[in-house]
Amino acid sequence: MDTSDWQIVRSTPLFGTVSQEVAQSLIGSQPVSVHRKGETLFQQGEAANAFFVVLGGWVKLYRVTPDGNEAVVGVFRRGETFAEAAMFLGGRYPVSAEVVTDTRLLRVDGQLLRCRIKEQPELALAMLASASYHLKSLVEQIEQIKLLSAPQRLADFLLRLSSVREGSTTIELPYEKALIANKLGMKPESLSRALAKLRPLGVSVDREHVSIVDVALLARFVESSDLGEEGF
Amino acid sequence: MDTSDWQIVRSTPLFGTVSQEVAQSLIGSQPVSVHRKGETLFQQGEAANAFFVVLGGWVKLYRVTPDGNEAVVGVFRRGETFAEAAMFLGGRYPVSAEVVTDTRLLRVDGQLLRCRIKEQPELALAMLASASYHLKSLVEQIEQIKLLSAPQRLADFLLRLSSVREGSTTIELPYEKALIANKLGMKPESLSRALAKLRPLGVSVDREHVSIVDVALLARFVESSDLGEEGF
DNA sequence: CGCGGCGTTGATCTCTGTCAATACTTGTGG
DNA sequence: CCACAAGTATTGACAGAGATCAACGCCGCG
Repeated sequence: MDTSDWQIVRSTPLFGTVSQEVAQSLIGSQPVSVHRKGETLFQQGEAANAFFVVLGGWVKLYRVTPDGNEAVVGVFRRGETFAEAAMFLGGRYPVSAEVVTDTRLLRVDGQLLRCRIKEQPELALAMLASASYHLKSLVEQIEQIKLLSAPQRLADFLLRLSSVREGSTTIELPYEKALIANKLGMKPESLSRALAKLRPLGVSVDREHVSIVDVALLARFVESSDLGEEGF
Repeated sequence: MDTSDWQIVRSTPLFGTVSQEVAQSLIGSQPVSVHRKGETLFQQGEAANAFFVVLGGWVKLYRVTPDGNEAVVGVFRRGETFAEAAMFLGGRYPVSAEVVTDTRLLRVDGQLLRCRIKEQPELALAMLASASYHLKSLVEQIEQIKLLSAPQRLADFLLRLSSVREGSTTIELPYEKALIANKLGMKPESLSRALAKLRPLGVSVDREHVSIVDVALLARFVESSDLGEEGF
């Protein structure tokens, strides 16, 4: 793990607020693990004895139903942690995790974490902050699925990917469209059509490159329930 | 707060595992608060300086969009705690809370909680367990909305309300159908029609009384994706 | 008795899923 | 270098689920 990796670790809500020593003691000795696209990290129901920090690449968390359908409940990127909370739930992962691009991860041992928490109250607070952050993300996701149409959810997704708040910008879709569709709670075909519906609003797509003419306009489209009564 | 209230408190994942003294020190002196149906406890964006234990009645957590639409993200009952995690998120509630039936609550001070956590690592672990539990609930809710049809979600809701695992049973709908509909991510009209579709599967409704002929049959209906090819 | 909130029912419409056909991209081996 | 296969994305036709709009019935309450 080099210094840029260390910076990433320190940028997470979890390791950003704890002392250098505590962070070191948890992850200092761990090697960085490299995974190829498609690898499964763990499966729903398995014993949860570690959580992860993403140093680079993308990881999806998903649930599968008895009949084989799959619901993506989160996609994580560099600077994010996942599955921290699983270790306090009877020690079983409630979701499965799969690497969706080549990825570099840091594995943090669960047993070690539990020990450190008992010694270091500040770490407990950091864990709680991190869990709360995830809680909030899930609440927002539920709100989205329940209240927004497919094009609106897509627009919101694009806006979150962009750092710009107004004017025009260009972004790259970070992973396959089928996965984006699943994360947004729709089928790939619907994603295509949703993209088409955003075209009149200044969104153009070429492969994984997306350009947005007016970010604020798109944001307004997400907010309001009038689904595009413009002159199209 | 009488002894039966205390039993309820000790039945929560949060206060069930910590020592008597720690639990006492957090809630011992607090009076029970009584709320009438319709009262708002707090609103999305407000400073979060307390969380709650439900002693009796029902409380809904929801988000409202700029244009006034509302998405229920959780409904809590006796023996459940809510908003514990909010106090570790920059001190703002990410949702609004409203009492949906006459309700008895215990208010737990956030500042006090933070202090106790630093002193009592076991409390931190209990908080984490509680947060993880909520996390898992939300993940399951997302899975449901994404993968199940309206009648299936309703059937699942009924099954969770019932304590029975097989055979027949009768249950009471705990709150208004409009709220049930919102929690399940549908409109009241759709809830009516979903109930109608469950009729051939042995579900009959009269006012708020629901009787289920064969719980296992209903469970099978939720699991499988064949949406009722029976002889109806 | 009449009013208002809640729930149901019906007709219609819109969105999204499904199924199928067609590019397009990528990688492989001849 | 090209042909081909496999995976991925788009497009079209169609069907079904659920939303919407409107009307009506039911019950509790003043």
